[in-house]
Amino acid sequence: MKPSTSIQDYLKRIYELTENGQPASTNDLARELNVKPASVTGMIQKLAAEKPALVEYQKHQGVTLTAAGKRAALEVIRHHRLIETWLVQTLGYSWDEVHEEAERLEHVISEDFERRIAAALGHPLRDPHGELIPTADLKMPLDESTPLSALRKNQSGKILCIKSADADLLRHLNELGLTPNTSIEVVDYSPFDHNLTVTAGKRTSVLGLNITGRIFVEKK
Amino acid sequence: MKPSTSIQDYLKRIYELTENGQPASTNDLARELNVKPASVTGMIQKLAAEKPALVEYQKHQGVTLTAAGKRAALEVIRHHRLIETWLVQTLGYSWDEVHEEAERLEHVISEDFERRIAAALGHPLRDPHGELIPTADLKMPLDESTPLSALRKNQSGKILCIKSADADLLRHLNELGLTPNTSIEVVDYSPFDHNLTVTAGKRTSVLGLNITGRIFVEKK
DNA sequence: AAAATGATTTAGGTAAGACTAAATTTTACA
DNA sequence: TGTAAAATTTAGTCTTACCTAAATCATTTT
Repeated sequence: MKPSTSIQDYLKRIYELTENGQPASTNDLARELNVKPASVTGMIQKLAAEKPALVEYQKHQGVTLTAAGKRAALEVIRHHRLIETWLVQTLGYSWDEVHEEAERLEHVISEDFERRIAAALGHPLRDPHGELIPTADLKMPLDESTPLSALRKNQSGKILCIKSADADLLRHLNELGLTPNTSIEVVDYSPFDHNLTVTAGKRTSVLGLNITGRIFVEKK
Repeated sequence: MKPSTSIQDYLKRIYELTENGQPASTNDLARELNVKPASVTGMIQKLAAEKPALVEYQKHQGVTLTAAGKRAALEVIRHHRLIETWLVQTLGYSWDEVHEEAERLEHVISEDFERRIAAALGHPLRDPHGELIPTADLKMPLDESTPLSALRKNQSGKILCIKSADADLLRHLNELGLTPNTSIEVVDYSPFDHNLTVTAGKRTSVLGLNITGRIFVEKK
């Protein structure tokens, strides 16, 4: 049976937090889900007890997803990213505005609806932030992008993805012209603070690691 | 604060059941909401105790909506009907398929989303079933339609609205060519059983009261 | 008018999913 | 290595919205 909205949210966050290969901690999950750590422990124990289990869990060791949990998470993520893409393409939302709306819609659309928007959009590979969209058979495509922070003076690339859910930051980047699909060139690198000076379009900006670590590019 | 999904459902059903001017009974509400009568009593008492109260309620006398309750109900109904219209126009759903999807989406869309689809659709007056869409300031437009059951031999009209949530019935009518905006003529009337023989497009059908009472037309 | 029937309400219970406070485990560091 | 701090878990509550069973009210029939 279809997991509840709460469970879908837990699975999605666990997926995101474990993308680095490490189990997700109770604390980190609590912060991401805007919930107290004690509530996370309770829910995790429940998810581990489902059959089939949705998470792998050892007390005090953090959680990871089982195959079943991963499938459920990718389903939600696919919904989220398709919906964002669709809102931008058909309702004129800008890419920094769609997150909240998608966050609610992702839990209530049918599989039929998912198929229809995927088809209407031509089965897109990335959402408006540049995030990869899981395929219909729930595989996450390979990510061939590089963090902007890895580029040095005179290297250039095309922005593929902005990884952040911080609306203020996204709006700021939008104003700087740093949006997915924009070509970008590093004109200076400061080895002290790792700041990059980059030009995108006609604009030049100096960016710290907190930003260059969230922008992912295809190296030219 | 925004009412819960359950409360929105209760208010919507109370609105529908009181359109005839009569208070809604516990039993009828329970049937419409797929819930036991005891649960309805509990919820109604809660809604009457809210401040401001959302319903008017006297034990054993049924419920009606207060002004605040009516506003909340019309908000949900507006969402529902705009969403149905939008699914049909932009995703190729047919008018007999959209109800379930709208039933879930209506509770989670933002006011911004509502405004965007209303604008994208050109602020439509009726949804794909022909139901009137409450205006942005939450007034229900006047209904100038007549039930098909009131027409007699040689009278004709245009179908404005099909009032039913029964998917099988809707599909059946769709197959008979009895859809909103279709012109229709009564070629025979049986005074015994009130059956009407009507032609719509090239097709002729004999319809009982259970159907002619649910089809609303603009008399020519 | 009393009894039977049906509708409604009351009382008490359950499941989800959150919370607080207290107990425990792990980690860090002096 | 012992202790303090941080992270985590346990235990016990709360709210929402449903349920069943039993009691009460209203209506119809006799």
